Amino acid sequence: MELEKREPTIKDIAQKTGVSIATVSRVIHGLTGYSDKTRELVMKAAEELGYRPNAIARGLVSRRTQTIGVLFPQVSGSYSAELLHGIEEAANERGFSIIVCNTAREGERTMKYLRVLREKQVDGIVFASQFVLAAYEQELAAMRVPVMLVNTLPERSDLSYIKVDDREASREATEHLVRLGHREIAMIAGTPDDPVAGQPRVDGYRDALEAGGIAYREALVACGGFCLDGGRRAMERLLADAPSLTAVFAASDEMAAGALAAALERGLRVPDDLSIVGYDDLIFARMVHPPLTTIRQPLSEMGRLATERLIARIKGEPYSDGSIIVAHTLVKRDSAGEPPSGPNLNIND
Amino acid sequence: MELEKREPTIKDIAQKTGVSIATVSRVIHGLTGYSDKTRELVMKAAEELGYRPNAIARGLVSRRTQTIGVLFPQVSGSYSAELLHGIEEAANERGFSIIVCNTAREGERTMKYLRVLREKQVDGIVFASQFVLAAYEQELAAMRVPVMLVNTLPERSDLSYIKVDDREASREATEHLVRLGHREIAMIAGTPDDPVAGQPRVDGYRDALEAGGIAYREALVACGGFCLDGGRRAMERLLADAPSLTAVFAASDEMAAGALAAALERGLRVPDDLSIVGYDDLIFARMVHPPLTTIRQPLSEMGRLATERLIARIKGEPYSDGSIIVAHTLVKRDSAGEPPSGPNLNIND
DNA sequence: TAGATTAGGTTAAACGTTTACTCTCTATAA
DNA sequence: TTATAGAGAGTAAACGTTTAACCTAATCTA
Repeated sequence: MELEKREPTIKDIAQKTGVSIATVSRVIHGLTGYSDKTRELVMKAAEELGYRPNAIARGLVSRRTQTIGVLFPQVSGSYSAELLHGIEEAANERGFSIIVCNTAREGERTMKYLRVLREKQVDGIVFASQFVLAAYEQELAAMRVPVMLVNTLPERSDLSYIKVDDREASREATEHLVRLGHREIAMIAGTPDDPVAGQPRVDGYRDALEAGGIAYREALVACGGFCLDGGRRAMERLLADAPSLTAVFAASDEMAAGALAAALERGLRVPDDLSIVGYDDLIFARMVHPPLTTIRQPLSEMGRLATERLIARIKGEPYSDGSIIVAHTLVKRDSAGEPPSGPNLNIND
Repeated sequence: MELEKREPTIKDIAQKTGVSIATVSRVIHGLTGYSDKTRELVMKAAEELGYRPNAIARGLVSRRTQTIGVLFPQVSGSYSAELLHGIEEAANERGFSIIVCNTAREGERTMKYLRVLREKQVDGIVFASQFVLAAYEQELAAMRVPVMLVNTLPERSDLSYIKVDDREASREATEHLVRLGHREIAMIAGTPDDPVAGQPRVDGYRDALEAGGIAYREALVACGGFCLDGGRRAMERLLADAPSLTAVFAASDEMAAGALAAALERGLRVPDDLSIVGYDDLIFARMVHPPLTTIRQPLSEMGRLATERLIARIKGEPYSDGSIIVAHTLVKRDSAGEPPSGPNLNIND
């Protein structure tokens, strides 16, 4: 009935059973150095007192917290949610907890979080979808813990990463459109200054165009900032500037959904009048109508893989470092088809 | 060039400057009890050594970790992502970190996480969208930290919660359909055994029906398990069993999106042939076509509010406990309209 | 000028563990 | 019999902080 002030500690167990705290610690950890009788005694006392080890105290001496820090540029949204799902699962299976940080794409906030994670003595870091500036690298280096990058690259150092080949994936997406017979293919890029999800995807788009003998035209690439409304606005602008276009490749599903909405509102039929292909294959790619043809990156698996690798490195397991390029796939649904006039057959040279 | 083995501690600073560690600690915390000269000296040494306080050690003595645990039944998906967004932001602003746990709706896993959070000495808990069983309550009580429930209720105890009024919200959603003139209104429920997001929503649906003089028919409520494919299948079944229905209320946007896809595939026009209203107002409610009429719960704000309250309670601020019912709103978009034959005018008492 | 106060410190005890040493038995081997 | 090895413990130091208690000299007050 009397409510206790403190959580019970091994000291309390020691006192109650008359053994030393060292012995209590050993039985709790299943080490050697005690009789069956003492074990029984200690276990019983621990149970009765409702003892739970204090991970903070343990962490202080072991210098391990069984915790990893995860940084995202944005936490709402399916993209991060899917990544997080994989990360959380892999961590949990291995007895690690995750501290999640939303950097909101802000440098100052990112630095602040890195400092907090360092102070909290995390055992490792997963850094996702945000270019790793030299300043971050420096802070990361100071932490002396393993780091795993997901869908991003470091500015200078040689941090390990796991990502898809953005340029190649974009090339395939665009190539799909070219093969269907499209000649006027626009692109809705994210943020072109982004050195990892920006320029490379534009490059891939360009590669496919050129391979198909289609001239790359600056006017056909609009910028959507990786968000729904950005995609919508970009589509509207594109439609206004180049009414003859028959297809568009959006560098994210969210922008593709925006583009789709804009097209539908204009009374265009998709894919009959306009084909759209997206990028990411988030859950809602199957929810919109028509379902999006898109580039699938296995986000949840990537989060899982990154975390597995990270933890292997934390544990010092051999062969656990190095980067990985994971396979993407083009998933064909209903948002991309042949151009309105049927496949364009006059392939000039 | 030589790589240091250890992170510098206040001891190193003390040694380097010739003062005691107590003084170093005070300088770092901006307390009183030292001259300007020593302050300069200490600060300079700290800077040079690249000193960062060790939050684990600090936590051990202060018994505060500046960390809160967050439990979700599912981490992928927009619902959790939006909630998490608000939680993270509020926590961050107040100097707290969050450990996120995916309970996967499994009791054993939930218990395991509660134990881990207890061992890690979190200062508080946000428990979201999962009914709080007595076993959880017991574990939570043993932790002796503030707990905030989001969109859920406790089985027995008097934990504080923040949620919308599910029954009333469902009633309004259904009422909207009734007002539009629909008489044959089906419902896609989530998991009816769920005492918080299940039965109450069915009750609200029933309330609206009865208020409109429409008989509640068991056959018109199907179960979609709160997921996309569940919504799709439920819609298919409903369409097969009751082809004359003109509207459906789905207890989540995800199920509504599934229902929409199923309807569209059958060649039904939405809202001309079939009206759909959802629940949640997740981001993709605006992405699908037509955009969903739905019940909006301000998830991000709810997460924020819950966390603000929680932290106020952690700090022992007065008047910070108690539960909150937050306002929902019916947002009218394009997925619900008048029934095919025009508004049904023969309103029989 | 005695006494009190204050500025500017130091010492040492916590916080709850883990773990390297040490110690004392008892059983065994030579 | 005597080393000697192990089993079954206990002691104490460490982990990096915070903080209460104490100390000393200088300054102020009456």
